[in-house]
Formats: sequence, structure tokens, C-alpha cells
Amino acid sequence: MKSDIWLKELRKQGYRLTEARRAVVETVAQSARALSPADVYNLSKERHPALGLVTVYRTLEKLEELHLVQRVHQEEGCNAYLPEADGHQHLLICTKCKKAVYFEGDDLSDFFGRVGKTHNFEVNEHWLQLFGICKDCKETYD
Amino acid sequence: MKSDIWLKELRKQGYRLTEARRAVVETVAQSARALSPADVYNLSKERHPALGLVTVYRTLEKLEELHLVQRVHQEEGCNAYLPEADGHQHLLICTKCKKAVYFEGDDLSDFFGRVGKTHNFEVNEHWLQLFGICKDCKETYD
DNA sequence: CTCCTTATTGAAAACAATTTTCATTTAGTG
DNA sequence: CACTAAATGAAAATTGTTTTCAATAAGGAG
Repeated sequence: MKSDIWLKELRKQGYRLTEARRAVVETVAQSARALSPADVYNLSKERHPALGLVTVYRTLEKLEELHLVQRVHQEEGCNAYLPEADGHQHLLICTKCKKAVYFEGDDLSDFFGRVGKTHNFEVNEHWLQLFGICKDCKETYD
Repeated sequence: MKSDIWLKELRKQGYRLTEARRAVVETVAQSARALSPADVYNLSKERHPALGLVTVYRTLEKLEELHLVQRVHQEEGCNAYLPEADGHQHLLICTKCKKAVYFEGDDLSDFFGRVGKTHNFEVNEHWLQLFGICKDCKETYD
């Protein structure tokens, strides 16, 4: 289970495992879409009603440091967090249900290198996201 | 001059041309890097000292509506604005001096279509940005 | 299992960024 | 030149995030 791995990793870093932290970790680890701090707060409150929004911010911060989640930028905002993929992957996001899926983009490095060369840049990072409608949403919509 | 075109376009939409608006438009239109509202405010104040920050926000909003500028997402924040390119182009940004350059990405649509097909998504938008160090900065740095 | 230290918590205050309100100014039509 | 509605800037309001701080509780030591 992903949340157990995350909790173990937090523990390994010397952080304590509290009920509040567990609630947040479990919520985020099992989410198929990127969640804002407010989303995480509302969803996690069911697991731990005494939860404070501040703890959500602090836990997300730690998860990001450990590269267990990543911040996702979308039209609606840039403060949502999603479990990170193994290796270097890119995101495909459904604009309807917000479900996020990772895909490989290794084929692109050549192209990026060429672009850099053309414009005299040393390219050392790239940022790619696709948006669309997932199959489920398309079917529901029809 | 780009700012004249923008002012003409604003006029065409029925907006009035005020000194404050001119100052903001000229600042943003001639910028080679994406500017935050605060950046725009500080730079534009030299042209029109009475300028208020609120007017910067309102003018940027209009320029974005008219697709004359676009919002740029960066590590440091997602509230900076850059003149938009003609046609469908992507950004290459220097992480040192923030200079931004556009490049063509037509070659990629096939790849994006394939990714969509693989994951059962109807892909209809993509976001691509490259980051690196421009030639000038690299030379200065050495 | 109990004690003790210290990390963690949540409430409230502080802060920062953006938006709204509103009385005053001013662009541009007639 | 006069008039009207759009636009302005100051200040207040709102929203999202961070800091402060006293109280709580995790987990190592005994």
C-alpha cells in the first residue's frame, strides 16, 4: 500500500507518525487526482476530525521534500498535489474529472536538445503536460 | 511597435486609452521576460508615477482576455505575464535572467496523439516549457 | 509499562497577494 | 466645450498561506 510506504519513509527521516499525519498521507496517497490543501483538509477530516488545515500544509511540504508528491499546475490553480511517479514521467490530465495519468516521454529529449541548440540555450529541464477527456468522462458525457 | 498594436486592439474593443493603461501596456509589450503584477507596477511607475497597483491587475486581465499576453508558470511563481507569440508556440526560459524565447513544436502532435490513444484520452491541449541557461548568462557566469 | 523529552498539533494572529468598493477623475463622443 | 460613462487610485475586504505559541502526544529510555 502506497500510504504505508510513505509513512515508513517519513519515519525513516525521523518524523513522528501522528494520527493527523496518517490521515493526510492516506488521503493523498490513494488519490487519482491532484488535491489542493483545502481538498486534502476536507477529505482527511473524515479520518481524523480534529485535523487542522495547518497540519495539511506542513505534511504536504514534507511529502514534497521527500519527492513522494509533486505540485501540479492546472488552469484552475497551481497548488494541487499528486503522488509522484517512479522515474521521469509526464502527466496526462482529464479536464473533466481531473484524473491524472503518467506517461513516458523519453522520445523527446532529442527534440528538446535540438531546440536548445537552435536558440543557444543549455536546456536542463522541461515541463510537459497533456490535457484531455478520459474515456469514462467521454462516455458519461455522450 | 508592439505596444501600439496592443493599444489599437484595446481601443477596438471599446476600452479607453488612459495614461495609466498606456504605461502598463508599454512596459509589458517590450519585455523579454515574464513580469509579475508587482514587476509591472514598479517598472510602469516610471512612465506614470500616479499609477496604482489595481490598474496593473485590471490591465493585465484585459490583455490576457485579448490573448495579447499569456500567464507563465515558473518555479518561482505562476503569476507572471509575457507577450504572446503568433500561432501555437512553446516557451524556452532562461532560469538565470528569465529571458523567454518561443519555439515551434509542431513535430510533437503525433506523439501526443499516440500518448492519448494509449491511455484512452482525447487529448486536446498541451503545455510544454523548456528551462535552461541562455548563452549570455552562460558566458557571464564563466 | 511509565516517564520524560521534544516533535507535533490546532487556534489564532500575522502576512501576502488579489479583488472589491467607492468617490473622484478623465477619455472621448456629440 | 460639455457631458456621460469608463477608468482610476486609496482603502477596505477577501483569500490563501505562514508564523506564533501553549497544549498535546509520540516514542526512546529506563
